[in-house]
Amino acid sequence: MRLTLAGEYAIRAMLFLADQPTDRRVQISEIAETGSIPENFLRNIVLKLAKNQLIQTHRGAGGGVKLLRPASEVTLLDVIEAVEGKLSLNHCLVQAQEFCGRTEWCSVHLIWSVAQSKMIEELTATSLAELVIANKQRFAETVCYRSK
Amino acid sequence: MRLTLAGEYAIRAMLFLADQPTDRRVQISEIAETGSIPENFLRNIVLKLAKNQLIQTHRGAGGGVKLLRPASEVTLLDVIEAVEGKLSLNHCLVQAQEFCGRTEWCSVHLIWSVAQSKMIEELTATSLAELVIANKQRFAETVCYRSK
DNA sequence: TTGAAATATGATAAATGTTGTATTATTTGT
DNA sequence: ACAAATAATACAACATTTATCATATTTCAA
Repeated sequence: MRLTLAGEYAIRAMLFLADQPTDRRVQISEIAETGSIPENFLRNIVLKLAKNQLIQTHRGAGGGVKLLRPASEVTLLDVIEAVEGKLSLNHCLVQAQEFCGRTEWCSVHLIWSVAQSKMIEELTATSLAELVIANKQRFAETVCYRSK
Repeated sequence: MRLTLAGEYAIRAMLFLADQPTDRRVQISEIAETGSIPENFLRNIVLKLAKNQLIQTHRGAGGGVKLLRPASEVTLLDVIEAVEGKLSLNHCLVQAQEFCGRTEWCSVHLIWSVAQSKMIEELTATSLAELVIANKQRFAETVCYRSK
């Protein structure tokens, strides 16, 4: 139960895009190099991000990608689910076969789904824009600390 | 990001054991049949549960397995982690390479780990014993509903 | 002490999923 | 028309999950 590498790459790419001047088109190769992401793999990921309305792509000379929505309106959950599919539990944990035609029904399932919503809540609480700022502050602090 | 089948099987098996009379030794084959779990696969899972101090195993004639601790003292997290290993995030999501020697440090990582602890909190809140009772009530209600 | 009943251990196979590459379109600006 | 960029797929390598099986080892009891 963990984030895939593809999910990590997607977040890295989106944060990079969130930190660019508005309307700048960035080439996938640039994102790949900056983020240490295998370029061909990133292309597949970018495709999913585009299909999920998270980025805009432009082909041809002068093309590239950029955020579709403002960074303040995109959450980690948006990014993760675009790449990994909806976070959800599929099977009932108690009964293998159906019961009254409802497979999604046992108490374990309930607990699991509560646990999951707590997680989702947290992944939705902060926007990419806020994360970019938070990171800059963190790294600034660190540089300051080191230079003492 | 989801529970493995092995994790589901483990929970099913533990709930079944939690619902048995104290000190009854149950054979793995019985658990497998009741829970619709491939028997040989379940044997591997049982091994992990035993190594993580969740069940007691007894070999030979009259052997079988039973809970080591009371069902009221075992949580879903105990079971899941016994089978799937510790729930934890390994990589920093923003920087591929290290920064100041601390890989576990970016804001995304922070959010992620908060999200995860919320989830863990929930998976720890209820014991197997409580789940068994909750399930019985649920199914009783359902039968009642259907017979109308 | 022998035999049958049960789990322990570990090897291995099959299926699936993740990660990555490559190839061939297709679109776009000049 | 050409070059530059993404789109769309197919595919390969690798890892993980999901099993299965064979061979110990332990245990009880006749």
